[in-house]
Amino acid sequence: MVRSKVKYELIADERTRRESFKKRKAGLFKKLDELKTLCHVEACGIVLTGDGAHSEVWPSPNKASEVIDRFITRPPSSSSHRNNRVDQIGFLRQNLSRVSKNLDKETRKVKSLEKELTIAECVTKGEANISNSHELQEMLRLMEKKIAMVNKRIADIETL
Amino acid sequence: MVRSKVKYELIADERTRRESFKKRKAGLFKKLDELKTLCHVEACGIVLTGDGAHSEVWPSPNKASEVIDRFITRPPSSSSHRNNRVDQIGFLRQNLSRVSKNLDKETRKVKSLEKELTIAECVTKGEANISNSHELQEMLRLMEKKIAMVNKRIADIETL
DNA sequence: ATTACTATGTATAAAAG
DNA sequence: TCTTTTATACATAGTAA
Repeated sequence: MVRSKVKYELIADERTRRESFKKRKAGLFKKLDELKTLCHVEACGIVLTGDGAHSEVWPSPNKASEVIDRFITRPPSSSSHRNNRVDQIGFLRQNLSRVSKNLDKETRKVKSLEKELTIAECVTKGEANISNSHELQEMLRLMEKKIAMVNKRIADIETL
Repeated sequence: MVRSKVKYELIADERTRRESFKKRKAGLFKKLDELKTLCHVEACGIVLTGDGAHSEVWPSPNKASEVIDRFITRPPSSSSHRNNRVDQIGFLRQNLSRVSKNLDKETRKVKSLEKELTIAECVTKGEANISNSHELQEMLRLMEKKIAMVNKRIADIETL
């Protein structure tokens, strides 16, 4: 029991490393808890092991999710240094990108549908003299309106 | 400089609290760094202050985002205890919900467009005898096909 | 607010049960 | 693998510049 000074490098011995990991993870979470209580701040921590078996989230995945959401929603104020701000912008962009990825698929579908509608509209208009359907013309006007609204919303989302 | 034992409660004095916060936050991030290096694991930590001015993410918002993504993608194995698993399922659900929220808006728009199309289709069919437009009928068949594909994809997304 | 100091509390490496 | 035990390294409260 002669504690040695620990070098800042990977602990070579696997048993020692696992032992150390367990203790340090516990210590880390205790520190997080203290920080939260003593200083009245929100905090979360995530530790991932290679195999995932010992991955852990503090204080809980749900709470961590809340903290993450809060950071995304209300990032540090402009009093931060420029470098941090740049990184935070990158962070927001990345999270937004993740959220938007699936959304993009849908918007593409929406746009695809629009094209189909536009074509159909042209075709129908070309046939309008023949069909002379007042109701159909009304329907197309309505659809044009809807498409414009969807377009606006897509534009809004893209400028986030 | 006679360091006293710190109680596990909010530090009343604001100056002391801010002082402590700064030191502890630095200490926490150092611990995270050590854990990562000594034990070869991934880790991140998020600390949020009320005003947001001193909120900070370790090691960086981008890296934290990666760690979060990794946890979401590959959660702890089944060797975890039941309570943790339940919480993790909740975590995943919550993250998925966040991602899906905007997606849902778009799928609603897609469905709304479908309805419009269906109505338009019915109207057109009703007028088909009058318009007798072969091209338009062909277009509607194409659209029906596309709608079916979109429906399938929406169903796929919803069963995630 | 930031840096420096140092006494002391706390975390933890190593050993052992 | 988990727990307990120490000795020691490390973190940090209090103070001052």
